[in-house]
Amino acid sequence: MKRQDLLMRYHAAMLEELGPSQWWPGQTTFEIMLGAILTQNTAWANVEKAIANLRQADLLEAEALYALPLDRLEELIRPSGFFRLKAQRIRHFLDFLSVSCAMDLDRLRHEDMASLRDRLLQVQGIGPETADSILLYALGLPSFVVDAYTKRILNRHSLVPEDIGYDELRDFFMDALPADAALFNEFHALIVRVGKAWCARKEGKCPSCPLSRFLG
DNA sequence: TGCCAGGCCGGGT
DNA sequence: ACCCGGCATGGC
Repeated sequence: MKRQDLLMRYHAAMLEELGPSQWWPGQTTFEIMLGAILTQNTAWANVEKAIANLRQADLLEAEALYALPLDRLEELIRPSGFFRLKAQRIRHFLDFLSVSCAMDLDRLRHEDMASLRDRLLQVQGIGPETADSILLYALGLPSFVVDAYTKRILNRHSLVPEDIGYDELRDFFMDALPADAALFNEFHALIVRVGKAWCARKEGKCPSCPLSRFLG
């Protein structure tokens, strides 16, 4: 079977099982960008507490947050874990926004995606998954997001080797699928939902995974 | 209790 | 080019 057909079958099977996702949780471009950093190796419920603190302080806006002292930022995002690290990463990202678009985030949507991704990856604390989450979920650009669940699920279906790297796995999708931000958005969201529900353990198999049922 | 969470960095081989 | 410890809180 062609890889595109196989992947579209996966997408259809997950959509049938779970329904559409309406990702990412977050109302504004900037809130989604912050969430992408705050959720690094962290449960989303903890991220929500941090974002609630920022919202209460009326700091979910780039210029306002940039004016906040680092120690205040640390305290507000403490519930999200790794809070000293993440406060620094947010500052570095705000430096980037200040230089690259003067906090006018919508300007980023019109840049060349590949070069914007390269520049995001140069920011300390922004790795490939965070960069792709910002591009896709905050800016609506067609950059496929892969994560630990993506690798785990595809590996358990013997579609990719266990030691596949991030960019290889991203290319596995992007070389086969049309560059469609809505498709990429829903596809990654469904993978995370399937992963949480049926493939949560790092070791072992997940025989009750609905993909097995749909795909035989 | 231990394991896990929508990673990334820096230092050591 | 890999490998690994560190980073921290909260839920189950």
